[in-house]
Amino acid sequence: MNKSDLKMISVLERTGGFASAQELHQILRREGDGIGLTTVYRALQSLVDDKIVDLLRRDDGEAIYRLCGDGHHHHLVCKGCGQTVEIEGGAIENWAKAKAEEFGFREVAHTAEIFGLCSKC
Amino acid sequence: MNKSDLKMISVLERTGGFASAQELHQILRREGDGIGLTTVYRALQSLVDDKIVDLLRRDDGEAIYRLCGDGHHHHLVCKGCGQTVEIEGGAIENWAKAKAEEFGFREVAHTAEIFGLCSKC
DNA sequence: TTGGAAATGATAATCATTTCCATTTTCATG
DNA sequence: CATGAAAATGGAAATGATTATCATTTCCAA
Repeated sequence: MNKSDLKMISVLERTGGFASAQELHQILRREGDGIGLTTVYRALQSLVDDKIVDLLRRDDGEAIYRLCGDGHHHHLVCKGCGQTVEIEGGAIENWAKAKAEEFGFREVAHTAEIFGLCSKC
Repeated sequence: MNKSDLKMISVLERTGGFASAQELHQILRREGDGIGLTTVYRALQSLVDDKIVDLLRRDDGEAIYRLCGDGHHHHLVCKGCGQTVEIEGGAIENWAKAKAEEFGFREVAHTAEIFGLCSKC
């Protein structure tokens, strides 16, 4: 956990929703921070490794990052403004477990995201 | 639906699981087909638009394609051999709908995939 | 047969992400 | 304070998937 990591956490806190590495870099630059793109990628990677931020993918494959609460959970993401809500899996956890068992799969993980327009957009 | 589209459907049928555009291109080349990478991308895009193939993303963001049955469904994907099983959403459909409603989201879509090791791997 | 539209594929362009590497910062220790 | 090694940094180049361009070829209806 070094200075750059903390800087990234700070931007992610301020932006709230998901943002790509390039966007986060631009925001910091706009604020007068001379941080390099390389360092942004490095810091984000390190935070993902430490499970402090979540990594997922936009439709076009670009990686987007978000500061993340503890534990396993899913997201409700607004296509308009990017704002996200963390939600508990609940039913989906059981669904994934049951299906995996049904087909004899082991060591399973799952992803589930809901996309839509929030009430403001 | 042109000749290239049909060719892509044919490879996808033979490979069974998910494959990237680059992999599909290599397979065709190996079989003596002189098809260009550009055409492979174009055909896949067109098939995705027509909802004949499914597009999802590997961990690294690379797009992978799979021939797909009708209607809305999810996948159980083997991390070992890439083999996939289409599964009905069931519980997850309701879960997504309920959560979206709870937070006032409209026009929602969702993704859900289960990854694991199949009985053979 | 033929004229134009659609399809094709090589090449170049784009764009996110990684790699390389030289420089700077940090910091414990003498 | 000096200093030297390790970690951090950032610019530039490399990489790799995907897309855009464009000249050429194939198709097909009239």
